[in-house]
Amino acid sequence: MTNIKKVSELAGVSTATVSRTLKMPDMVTARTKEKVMKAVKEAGYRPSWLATSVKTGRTNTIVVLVPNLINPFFMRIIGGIEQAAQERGFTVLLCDTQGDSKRESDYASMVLTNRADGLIQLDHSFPFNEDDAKLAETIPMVSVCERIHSDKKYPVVALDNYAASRALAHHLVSYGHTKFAVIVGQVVSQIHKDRLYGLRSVLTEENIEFDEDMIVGQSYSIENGIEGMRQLLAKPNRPSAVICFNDDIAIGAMHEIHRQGLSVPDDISVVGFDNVKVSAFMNPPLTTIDQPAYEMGRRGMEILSDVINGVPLTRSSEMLPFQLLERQSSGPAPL
Amino acid sequence: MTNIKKVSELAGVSTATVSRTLKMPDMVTARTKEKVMKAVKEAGYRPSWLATSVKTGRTNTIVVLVPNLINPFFMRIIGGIEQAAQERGFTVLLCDTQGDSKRESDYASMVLTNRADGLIQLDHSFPFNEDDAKLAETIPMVSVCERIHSDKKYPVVALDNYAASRALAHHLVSYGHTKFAVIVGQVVSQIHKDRLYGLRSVLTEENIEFDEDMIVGQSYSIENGIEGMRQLLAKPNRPSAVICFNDDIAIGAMHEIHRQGLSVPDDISVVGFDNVKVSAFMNPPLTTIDQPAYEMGRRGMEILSDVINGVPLTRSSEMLPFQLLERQSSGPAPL
DNA sequence: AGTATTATTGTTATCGATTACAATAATTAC
DNA sequence: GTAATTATTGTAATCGATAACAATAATACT
Repeated sequence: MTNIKKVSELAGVSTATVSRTLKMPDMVTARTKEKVMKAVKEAGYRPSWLATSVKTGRTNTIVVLVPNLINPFFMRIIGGIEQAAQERGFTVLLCDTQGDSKRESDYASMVLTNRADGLIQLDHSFPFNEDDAKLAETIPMVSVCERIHSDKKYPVVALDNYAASRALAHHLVSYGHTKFAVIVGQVVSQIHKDRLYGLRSVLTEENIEFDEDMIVGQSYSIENGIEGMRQLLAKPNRPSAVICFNDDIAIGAMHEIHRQGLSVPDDISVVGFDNVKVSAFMNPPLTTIDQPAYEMGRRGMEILSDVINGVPLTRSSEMLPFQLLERQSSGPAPL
Repeated sequence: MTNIKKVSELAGVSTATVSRTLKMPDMVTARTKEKVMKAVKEAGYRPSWLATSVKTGRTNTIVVLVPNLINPFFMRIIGGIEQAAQERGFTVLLCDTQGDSKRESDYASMVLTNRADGLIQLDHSFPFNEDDAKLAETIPMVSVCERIHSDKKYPVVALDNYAASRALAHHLVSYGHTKFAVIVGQVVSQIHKDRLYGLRSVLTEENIEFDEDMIVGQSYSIENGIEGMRQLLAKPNRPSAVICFNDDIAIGAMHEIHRQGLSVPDDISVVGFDNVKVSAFMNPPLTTIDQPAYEMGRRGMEILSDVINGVPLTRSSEMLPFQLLERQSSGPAPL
């Protein structure tokens, strides 16, 4: 190991001088700087990040809790986080929680064990229990992506799922649809409630009846889209418009519709959420809600950085705008 | 901050005893254990990972260099890495390099600065220059995914791209195709050479002429697939079989074919590499090479763990088996 | 019971840096 | 040329743990 002591001996100076040469170069003479730099190069020395962090008490690392790394939508958010992190000198530690609450608290406690300075979660499942809640209060933490339920105390950057859901519903209603169905993802989440509530509110306003039986599904996956669609098509009264709670589900749903020899959108209109990359290149291209994922990630990291640095927050919750992308998977209701 | 000293005072023992209680519980009396645990709970104490790592010289962290986090294929590999890492008590630090060599060496040097114990790269672009090469020799490192060029000194887990490419070519030849085209991804890579060489070898054996003009493309993206297909379709002699060097490219290619009113596979057969999740749910489902991505990640991490722990390697390179998935995007050549 | 042995616990050096403070060297002021 | 001031450098404490070694307490043995 080449440590600072070896370098100091090589350069014939004290360790303090070596440290200063590297961290505050204009505090040393040109002559010593030269000597030290030569020794540094000769020894191939790099200061130990660990040692530095112990001393300074800052790791310049943040943890991101990701429910599912495979999901490209989360990856877009992470792209934004990474960008903002890089600009601020933070390293991002990505943690795939698989929705497992044990893993979540494990990873979250990295902040407590001086492994990271702060935490971003891409849903807000954490904290779950009393212990974690107490833990959570002392941690710099930001939630990105999910609108927050009343009592959470940390800042949130979110999409207005309620409004987005209403936009999709209006879009479909304007095409004359009256027989709606929904394929949902994870049920216990604010996203879920908001989107469902958004749809219901529009249908009520438009005096369209909604059959509770037409809500199926349980996870944000292609397979769930297939299975959900299979269930819907097995029902006596086939829906003409299916709202899927993310694009993966929609992709699965379309696949099943095609498999059964039906057409999108002639027989059934399908819409999704997220604007995943491939959604534009499906056959037909998918109508979906574009979430400003990258931007959400950016803002989340900016806010977390402020929290870590003790900058007071202006507001605790931000809603970013969405956009309805009308493509070819939705069209007029069949007669 | 609640440190070990505070806990030791609270429990009325020495710091050593506290440390031992937590790390080697059967070295202390039941009575002291009780005292210490009470104090730990009362103070909400967690040992600083930083301090522990400085002292022990191990971070139990490994860095993974990922060219592109959005690519779900890499994510599958990472899933395997994470699994094996978890089992061995390692934390995975994911680093998105964006193919940027500066970022690559920055991240790679995390191992030198005691930020991580080892490194896995999902391509083998690193090291690029003399400095990095010297650096690379001292680092526990494994390359996953790409067959390695002769002179690299670290272990590799790879797919046999040559054989896989031959399998695809044979598949298409058996359908009577003679007019081949290729849409490639990143050109400067062993993957690229192996796949192209595999295709050429089959065509030569089968006495099928191959027009060099029919090689287009430059990146592993949907957009590149679209643009590449556009170029191919603009040529006087339209190909009947298009081999795309990953599924994203294939998705883009199919999209462009459909957009121009042609049919897959009636007019043109399209095949890809990777077996990305959505590829099975395209319309039509994509014929592709299934790479054992998860397994590759697993093996890579296993090997790296051995290298870190000083276990001697049995061999320096492993090839994992692939599988040709015949789906509906490939079919008989048109007359 | 008195000694030998083993099991616990405490003291203190250490990991590799940073930094407050002390010491020395270089300027500046007179 | 000497004193006062400032710029550099060195010494040693520190961050929060761990672990070698020493000291003490508890058990075993004759």
